[in-house]
Amino acid sequence: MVTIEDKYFSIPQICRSGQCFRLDPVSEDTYEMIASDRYLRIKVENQGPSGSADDKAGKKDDPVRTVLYCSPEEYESFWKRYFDLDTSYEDYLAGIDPEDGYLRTAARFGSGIRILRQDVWEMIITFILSQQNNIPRIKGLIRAVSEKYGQKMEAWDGTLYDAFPTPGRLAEASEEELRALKLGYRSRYICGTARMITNGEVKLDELQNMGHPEARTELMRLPGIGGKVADCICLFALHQMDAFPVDTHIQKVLDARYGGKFPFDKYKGCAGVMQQYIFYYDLNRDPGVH
DNA sequence: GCTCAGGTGGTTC
DNA sequence: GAACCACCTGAG
Repeated sequence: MVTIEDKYFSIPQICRSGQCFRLDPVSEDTYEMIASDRYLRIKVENQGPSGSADDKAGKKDDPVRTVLYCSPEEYESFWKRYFDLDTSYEDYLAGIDPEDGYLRTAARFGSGIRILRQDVWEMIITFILSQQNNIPRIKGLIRAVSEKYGQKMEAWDGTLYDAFPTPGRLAEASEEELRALKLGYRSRYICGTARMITNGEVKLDELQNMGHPEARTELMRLPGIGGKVADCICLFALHQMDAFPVDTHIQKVLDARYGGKFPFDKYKGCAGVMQQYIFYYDLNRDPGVH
């Protein structure tokens, strides 16, 4: 077990930030997460009031405490980096334009969010499935695909779960099989993408060494991946903090608050975090308050 | 029935 | 290069 006390690390907020779809509450204060072929149970204590699932639960002055049910070795070698716990998010908040009241409020509201370092392949499939879809349904589709094509796994505590399918396994699936899982027209994209990756037309490990514009262009060679999905993969898997995915929610805010365009010049190297603060605030704050 | 949900790709002008 | 439209599905 590893205990983390950090004001700027909130699992409930990350859960609702829309960057990962295999992190779910299993009880009042416990979450479970599947990342590629790993499983992690998480307990949250003293979650601060702002933006948490239950505002009454946390006392404001208590430190936010998160318990990860893994060995210190696994934490050091994997989860620490995965949750980006080496980075100071306080610095990101401090870098926000003092004149920008909206962004400051949004950032305070979602200050426990971190940009995870998720698996590239998993994010490619996940965000192809995300198009014209809502979050509960995206989660259902990922669960169905993992159940059918992923390795059956057992966690240290006996919990059974399905690993995310490998490219090779998904490349063997037919479009008809995927349609049967209700993936719809995205089935063709998944087949094509899985094949281009297994036959080496697009090399996942080379993406890691590319800059943002280059990686974005390379990802867009895959069927079903346009600019928005490519930016999601760049941000949530490759940790390219200049990626700023613009979806319908973000566009709405940009139109209402920024004359249609985000001030990227002020946020070099952290625009992606700002995107997450805006997205989370727009979706989770009390609606009707402007 | 109709619209909408975290879009992409193809066609058209 | 902007403006259409088809595309699966399920919920409200």
